[in-house]
Amino acid sequence: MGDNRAKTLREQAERLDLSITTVSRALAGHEQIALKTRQRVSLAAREFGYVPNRAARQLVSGRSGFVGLLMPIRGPNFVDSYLGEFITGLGEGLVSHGLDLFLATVQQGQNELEVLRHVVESGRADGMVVPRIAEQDPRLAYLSMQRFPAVSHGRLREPAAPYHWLDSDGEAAFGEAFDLLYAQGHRHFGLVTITDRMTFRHYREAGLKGAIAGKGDPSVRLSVEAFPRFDRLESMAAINRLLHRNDRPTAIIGLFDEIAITVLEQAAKAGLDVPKDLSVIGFDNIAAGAHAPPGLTTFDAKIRASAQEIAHMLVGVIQNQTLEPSSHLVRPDLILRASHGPAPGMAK
Amino acid sequence: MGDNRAKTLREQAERLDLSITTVSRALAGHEQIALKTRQRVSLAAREFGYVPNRAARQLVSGRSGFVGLLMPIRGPNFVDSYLGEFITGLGEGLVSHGLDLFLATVQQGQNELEVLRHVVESGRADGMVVPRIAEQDPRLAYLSMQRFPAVSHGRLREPAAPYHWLDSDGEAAFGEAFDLLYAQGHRHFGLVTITDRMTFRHYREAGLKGAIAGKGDPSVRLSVEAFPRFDRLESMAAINRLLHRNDRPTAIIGLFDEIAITVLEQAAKAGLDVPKDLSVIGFDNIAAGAHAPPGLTTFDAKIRASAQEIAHMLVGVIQNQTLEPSSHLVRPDLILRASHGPAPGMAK
DNA sequence: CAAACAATTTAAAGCGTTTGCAATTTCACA
DNA sequence: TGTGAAATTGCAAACGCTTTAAATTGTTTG
Repeated sequence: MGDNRAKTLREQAERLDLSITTVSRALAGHEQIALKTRQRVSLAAREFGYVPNRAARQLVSGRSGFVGLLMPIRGPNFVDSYLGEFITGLGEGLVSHGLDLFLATVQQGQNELEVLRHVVESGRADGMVVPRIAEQDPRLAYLSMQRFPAVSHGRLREPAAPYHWLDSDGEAAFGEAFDLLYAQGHRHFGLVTITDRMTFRHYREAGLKGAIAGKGDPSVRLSVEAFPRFDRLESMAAINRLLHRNDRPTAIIGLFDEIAITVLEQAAKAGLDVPKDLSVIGFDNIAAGAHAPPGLTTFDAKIRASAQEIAHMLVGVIQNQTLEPSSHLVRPDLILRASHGPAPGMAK
Repeated sequence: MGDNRAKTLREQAERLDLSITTVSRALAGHEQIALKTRQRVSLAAREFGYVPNRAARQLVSGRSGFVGLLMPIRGPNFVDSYLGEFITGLGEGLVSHGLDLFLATVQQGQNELEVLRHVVESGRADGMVVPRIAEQDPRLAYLSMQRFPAVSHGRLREPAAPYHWLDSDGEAAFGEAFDLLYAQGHRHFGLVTITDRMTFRHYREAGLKGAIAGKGDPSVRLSVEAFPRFDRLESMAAINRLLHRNDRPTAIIGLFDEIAITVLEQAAKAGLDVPKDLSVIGFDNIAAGAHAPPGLTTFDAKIRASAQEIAHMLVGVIQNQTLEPSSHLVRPDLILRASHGPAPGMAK
């Protein structure tokens, strides 16, 4: 391939002995350009390796061709286990629409909202994906005020304004976890959760508590321990408080898999046999859960597929602003492994 | 905040009773604008929430403010475990330079090189990060031919042209693994590797074979099994061929952790005790390795830190084209867990 | 055969910045 | 007060594309 590649529309137009306008329209597939011309132009584009300049196109059209993901903040040694899957799914979902994904990274100590504002106002993105929703989340408020296309992964409890979201149904999953364990004779449940006010925490807890209340069995008890997210030491402390009670729960549910796996480890350390002495259930289905003995029973949040769906939703919002606010509740799949079983003292 | 926000430079200039030029220069911090003016302008920018339009800036400057990551292709149900860490590190490294990361996703069945070409020629990125280098990698050849700023994660064996790269020193790590195991009495080694012609495979294998040759002990033997990457069934078959030989190796090294963890699982299934009957060592230090019993001894490839370094390298290349081709070999850290021990029949 | 119409193509005006060069203002000094 | 040089600011031309409105060509019809 020589260096006769066309860099600009003008060059390409001259080569074809057409006007810039015609070439532009032909490439965009406008009906008003004769079919023969359209074919000739796109053939030449391929031949000379002409690719339109994104910046110029964006400047006039106002569209960037990018969708932004506001990267969740994490600790210095902590990577959200779901990030890789989520990004992969988003990319897959967007690529077919000709959109690219870019990551708006929040610098240490910087305000997440500020980053969002910059992205929106600089026109860097046509839409945003906002993960990890907190109870009072100023990001969604800002986006809906700006009427900026956005879809959140996770939802608000009491949205001030309608918005687009997709969330996994933690409420249903935790209800299902209770039913499963209750049927196996468990009556004293432990829940290890976080103190952070994230809405996913609320829904999962509500699912568990709701199922308990719904059962109407007064012999059912729930012991809750919480710790600040990302604080590994505190998480182990919380777990051990639960494990070393005199009236230890026979089943412990972790708010997410990282917690549940730590429960497995601490239980093993305390000489407890899972699932004979203790049942453990998590949520997320991260890879490590399959390897942590005896194999963690958990819920698959279907992150990759959810991200693909989010991408499609967002494309819809971007392309047709009048769309009704839409929402998706994704029912997680129960992944049965070996960390749950009949309550101690129950016949199998 | 009212809606008096300035969208364009012109508005901002009118408000300040200055020319567009002056405001532009003041915001860019040009010395030629009086300090007092500069301060006044940037104060007003903050006050009125003025953020320059990226597209316009890019059009004239030729810079996009984006760095692209060519997303590694993966199977439909497989996500590179390193993706999350890598992206996090890149984002962290770039954000301080005011650059954003965007992901060039390769569509199913699409050519990776074609995507790269589009990105480069549409001006969407100022530089590229190229992970997962294969033996004959047309991507790097293309990039260096175009003199497009790029840094690869991984290196070529025989580069046709100089280029920038960062790689983990798999050669040293696998040599170290051999030394560790040899010192514990192991003489028959198994290596489970892939058939794909990736360069990281070459270096790791060379490290092991080189260490064996260097030792000059004729009693040392190496049995190698290989399978096509991403083929889980074949990987288990390869591992089991090794485990069920009459002369089973006393130590098996996995090309990366996914393999080594599968070795642990298959060994357990075969009734072998790790590390008493068999030592296993991996490479990567993925999260699951810590949980897979008895805890995988492996090497930490320091992905996140490496990605940060790659970001810095790339910024250097972008900002100063005359830089010498640079390279970084990152020495992985040996992570000692419980999957290795003295060879069977050796006194401890 | 001219007029009317449809089909096709084009000229030109931006989009919001940056920047080379020119114009204006300021200021020290004679 | 006048002068030139330094300091400061502004004009106007890109950057490469899309799009409105207008011009050109070709085709049909009275």
